[in-house]
Amino acid sequence: MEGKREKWMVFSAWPYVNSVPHLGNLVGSILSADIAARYLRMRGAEVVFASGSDMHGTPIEVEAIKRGIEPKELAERNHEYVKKLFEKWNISFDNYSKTESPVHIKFVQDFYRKVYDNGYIFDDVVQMLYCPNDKIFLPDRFVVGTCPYCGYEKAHGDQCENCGRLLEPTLLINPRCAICGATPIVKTTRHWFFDLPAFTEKLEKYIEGNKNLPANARNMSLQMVREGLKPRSVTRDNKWGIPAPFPGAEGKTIYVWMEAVLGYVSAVKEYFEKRGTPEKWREFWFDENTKTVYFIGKDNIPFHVIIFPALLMASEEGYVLPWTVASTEYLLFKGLKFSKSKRHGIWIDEALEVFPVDYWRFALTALRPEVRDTNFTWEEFRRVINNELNDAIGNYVHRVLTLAYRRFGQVPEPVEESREAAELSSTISKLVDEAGDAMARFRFKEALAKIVKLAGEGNAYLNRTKPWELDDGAAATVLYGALHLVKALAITLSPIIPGSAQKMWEFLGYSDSVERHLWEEAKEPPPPGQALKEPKPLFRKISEEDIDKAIERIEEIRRAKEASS
RNA sequence: AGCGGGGUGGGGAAGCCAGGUAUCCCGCGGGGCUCAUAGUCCCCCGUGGGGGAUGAGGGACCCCGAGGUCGGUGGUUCAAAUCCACCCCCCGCUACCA
Repeated sequence: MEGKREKWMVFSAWPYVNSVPHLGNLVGSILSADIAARYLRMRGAEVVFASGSDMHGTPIEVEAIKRGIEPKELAERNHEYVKKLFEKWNISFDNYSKTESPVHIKFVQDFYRKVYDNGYIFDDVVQMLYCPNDKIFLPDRFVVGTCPYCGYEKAHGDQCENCGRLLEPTLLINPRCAICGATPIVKTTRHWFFDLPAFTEKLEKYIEGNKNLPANARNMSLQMVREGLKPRSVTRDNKWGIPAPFPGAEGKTIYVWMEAVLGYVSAVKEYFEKRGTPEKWREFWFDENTKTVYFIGKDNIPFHVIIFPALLMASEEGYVLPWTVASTEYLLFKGLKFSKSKRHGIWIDEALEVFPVDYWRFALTALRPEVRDTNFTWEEFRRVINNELNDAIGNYVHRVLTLAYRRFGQVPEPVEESREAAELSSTISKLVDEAGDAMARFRFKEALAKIVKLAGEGNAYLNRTKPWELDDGAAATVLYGALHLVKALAITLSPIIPGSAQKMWEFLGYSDSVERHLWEEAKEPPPPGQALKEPKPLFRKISEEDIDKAIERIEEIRRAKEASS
């Protein structure tokens, strides 16, 4: 660690709280970010892990209108619900904020005033569709009509879901407002734009020079920059949002995308304010050595690699640009995309009603769509939990602890040289390094595979050495090595299944928190003489009936929800 | 259409960037072992758990084995799953939905 601690900011995309995230949303962004943050802390880095709820925008406004309540009330209610869920998922946010946070609102307004003063904002008049009945301007998505190409009657203004063609709302035959069905009219309005093209050269240099970006993100973004950037509108005519601070822009709000990304900064600022060191955020954001990683869906790579860096540049204040972005492919549910409207998939609140959080964290990591779309099925879930979590890891930990606890009651002192034990020790070091290396590259699935392999090595070691047949001295030596491996499992599993790792840690006789230890300590055996605690099985097998019950239970929850809303 | 990702034994994944041994998990066949969370029996609170007993052997664990022209065709090379070209499938993105 060469004297000075590394500084890291770990971010995940801000969930839009119009709905509860599903497992597909969680796996690539928030859960991945959490594992990264936990790992980096265990590497001794100084980490700030932040995210928050994205609360503004048309969908929430519309939903609130439908229910006859204020958008703020709906957004706050959803925010609280989602925030509690992340706590249940054991997400170790240093700060989980929201775009309605006063710190965020003030920051956004100050920020855009600065960008305006620097000359990167201009205004222009545009024509947009407007619903005279709901009295709001309609985003493309909120206009439906008949597709001019295929005749599909429920095509949206941006794209026809039936034939897949990209559309303009004005191309639709018989256009209607998606909210009330009235015929929209074309209306003139003034909007403020961010001069993105002004940053073409700087962006190209930044993207080309940033070798940490994944190849796909670099290529895609470079391509887009070279094809030519267009100005981005910053304002909207929505009521629900952050008031635009530009002269003459009274009544306009900042477009959600363009303000929510600034949450990455404001949430760190807010975090240090809460801790009573309100200036410390600058040490992170204005230090070019701070590393930042953004866990996002692959669909918004351009936003994080082009628009967000350009905004930071436009402030001319020296913010550290993204060090890397990390995205995954999609998690499919039974072969199809998760779909809110079709209720196809599993949502993060339902999941915890049917199985413990660590089962989910483990299975989602094991099935993480690292290089290609991955299919989630209940059969796979059951297989992963039974074979890997329970049989390989859980059973190993339990058999070692039981053997050692019954015979010695403490971590035994090794009394003789043992070739087997020495080999095990070097195997542990090797796999701990390999798992750490994969973690550092944010390849968590790969890291987990190494850890499962570690447990397999432990099981093989016990089968070879048969400590139950040995006298006390020889058994002590063998079990000492086996307990070392349990310690290594507790440490390396801590970022993935923190709760269960902590239990392993306590069975080993430790009374502090495993996550406060360093990754490297996995290579050191536990201290001889430390009293062990009586072990209890950590996991249970899942039967086919358990799965059937879980599916039924989820159905029940959905029926209850629908009935109440 | 353009761009990006992918097509590897029955299923699921790694390897490809830095060519030379095709690896892992499930499933399948055979074997070893009996320390531990299957099973069976009994008891307790209750409908999901808690405690106890049992086992020459079933689950777990470990070992061995069967199974693949690595999407197709052509090229480069002493050598290609890996590099190049073309083609065929699948998925995603294409910036005012968040």
